[in-house]
Amino acid sequence: MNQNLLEELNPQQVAAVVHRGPGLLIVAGAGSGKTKVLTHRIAHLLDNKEAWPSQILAITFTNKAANEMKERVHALLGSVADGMWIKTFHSACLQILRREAGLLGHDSNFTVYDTGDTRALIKRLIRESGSDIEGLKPQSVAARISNAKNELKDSEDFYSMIDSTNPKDRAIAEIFTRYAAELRKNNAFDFDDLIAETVYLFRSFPNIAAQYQRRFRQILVDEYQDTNHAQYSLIRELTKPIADAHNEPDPSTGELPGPSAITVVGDSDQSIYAFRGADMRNIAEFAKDFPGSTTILLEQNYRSTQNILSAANAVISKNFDRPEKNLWTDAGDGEKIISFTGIDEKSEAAYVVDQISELRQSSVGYRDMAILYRTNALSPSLEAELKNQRVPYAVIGGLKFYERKEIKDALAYLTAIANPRDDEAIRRILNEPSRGIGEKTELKIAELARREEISFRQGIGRTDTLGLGPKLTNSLTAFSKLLNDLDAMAVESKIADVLSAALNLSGYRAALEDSRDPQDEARVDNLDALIGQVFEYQRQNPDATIAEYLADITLAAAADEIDDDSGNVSLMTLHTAKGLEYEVIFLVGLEQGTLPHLRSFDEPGGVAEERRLLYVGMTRARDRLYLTSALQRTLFGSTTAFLPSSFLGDIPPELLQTEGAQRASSGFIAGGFKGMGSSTPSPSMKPKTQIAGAIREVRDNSSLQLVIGDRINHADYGQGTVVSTRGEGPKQVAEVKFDEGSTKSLVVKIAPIEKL
DNA sequence: GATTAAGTAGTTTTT
DNA sequence: CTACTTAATC
Repeated sequence: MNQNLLEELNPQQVAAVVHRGPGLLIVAGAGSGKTKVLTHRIAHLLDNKEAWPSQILAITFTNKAANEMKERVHALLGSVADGMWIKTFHSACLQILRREAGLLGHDSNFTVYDTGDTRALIKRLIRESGSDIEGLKPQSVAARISNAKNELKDSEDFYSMIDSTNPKDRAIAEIFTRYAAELRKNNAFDFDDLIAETVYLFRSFPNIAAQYQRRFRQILVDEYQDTNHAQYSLIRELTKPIADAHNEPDPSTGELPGPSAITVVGDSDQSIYAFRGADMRNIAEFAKDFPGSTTILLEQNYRSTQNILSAANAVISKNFDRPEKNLWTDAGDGEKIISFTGIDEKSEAAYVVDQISELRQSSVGYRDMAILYRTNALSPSLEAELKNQRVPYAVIGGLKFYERKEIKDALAYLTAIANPRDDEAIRRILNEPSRGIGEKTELKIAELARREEISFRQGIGRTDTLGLGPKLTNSLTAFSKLLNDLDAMAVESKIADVLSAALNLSGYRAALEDSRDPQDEARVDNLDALIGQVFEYQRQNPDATIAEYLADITLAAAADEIDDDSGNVSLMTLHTAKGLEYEVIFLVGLEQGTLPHLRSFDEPGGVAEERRLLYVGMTRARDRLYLTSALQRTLFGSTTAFLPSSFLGDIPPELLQTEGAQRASSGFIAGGFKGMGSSTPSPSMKPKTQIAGAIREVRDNSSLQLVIGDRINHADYGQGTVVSTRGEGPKQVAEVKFDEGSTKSLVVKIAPIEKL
């Protein structure tokens, strides 16, 4: 058994599996087999009886990664491995907090607020504090609070950090305080609390900390480069020497256990979560943080071809201040990387889907191809074209099922039952479906609850003291009774039945069914789908409580949705793609302002992070990599010209095969699409006719140069005046104010315009 | 208090 | 462009 675990591993991997000591940093380049090393290391520890499964804590960033790791350890050792904790940071903390909630003033059935819940609550607090006149936006306030929590700063710390002469900052601090109080009152934690409150718990209760320190002898952390300060602190707490007062000798050896061993795996080149507080210093300073630790480098890549790797290395090596790495492969050069430039997002999409269809013909499965983009806003044009050509696809992430209104409403019913202290949940469903209870009444109840120091839910039961008319009183009494009935039912019934009853007895389902809004029909279907999902969940987790179910779905990540056995092309953001790999990767939208994103330009280190993002995207590809861009793009209703991403220029030209509009400087129609048209005969005529259509619009404008004040005529927008120009020759872009009122940026060479 | 209409503002990445 | 807020009317 022992030998098997080390077979098929290279020397560095073997070293990483067998090394023993207080600390181990595995610097794992993209595709270097880090999951293999982690799983084999765990298996090796168990197999040698150096640790019991219950002594292992392995932390990943997504449930998908955790499940994969569990399965792979299971495949190596069988069910021996089942008692391990292989979880995400958030779910590990969730489980600890469920057990210890009482120490923090919470009940164990607390609610976990997702971003939407948090934003809704903060929005209310902004309104109530009158700070909306300060122009405070819920999102930005939520971000400030979240950043503070990720730094383990509470509202008091926040007060001392801000510029107290700045009224906006003072208002945010005020809201922070009230937000924290609301969470406590509602028996709720937000995402950031799960980590921060666990750290706080360990620091305040050394006996509790010691309990977990004694239990988890081996701690392993994946994607260590993406840990933020709170997560780092959590790891620190768990690996501290155990306080003598709370330590106990190990029953088998009779010795007092020392600090737990820590293993982290990461790659600073793949750090892409700075906006969430991730701090690369955690990995850079690991050796200093954990004295006596060892560093092992995994540099052999088993995923990609040499061309892909060379291109990715060329891109990432432009980042200064990074530890030099030398990722290599013996897989051979492989295909060249294809760089395609489309006229606009439609021709880009047509090209991508054309290629997908062609690859499918040469027996690449749809499931082995993925389209990656910087922002979710880039997916619609691709989806349209995929539909057009009948290519099955799945968008991962984006507007999530659980974020739909009807789903959030339905879950709010469950939340109200699971956690009666959660005022936010009750308020959400108070008038959903319509019960004639409006803002005024809600305020009255809230006021009563505050005065009497009771929950909103209890306030509803006290209609006698509210001085309302008979209609409202009846309405509230009925609502209160409904909640009580559901409470009673929840004791005995299955979650799906409780949910079903909530939707039926409340009239929520009926209201949607009676609605004449055609969208509501789909909403009813969604509710049925939800009930089905709950049913399935409970089949797999027979003992789960409502509160546990709710927390599980709030903590579900986008990547968790991926169904590997579906025959779908996957579409997702670069962030979601981290940790995944595909045979063919299409990386779209490689334009200045999209990748690197506009917003990164004025953030310190922003562009470097964008570069890492591209690096992550490129290294997802095993065999083929397409980098595509568009000369102009219609986003949010307006069309703008884009320059190609500056990152593209960092790839050595000999690794690239360039196709599309950009090559056309010598003659667009003659040469430009020839490669594409002839070398990729598409099974469907659709995209080609579309592109032909686009070409037909193109005038021979190669020699046309516009100056400010020129009058032009545009095929779509009519006559207009040039108000500014930038760039020269074939790359000239003119901003034109049309007589109809709109202003557009046009690439002169290809725009359907003529000079008047 | 509900429903509809008109207006406005915002648009990165996510556990 | 759309999602969301505000304003106006029933």
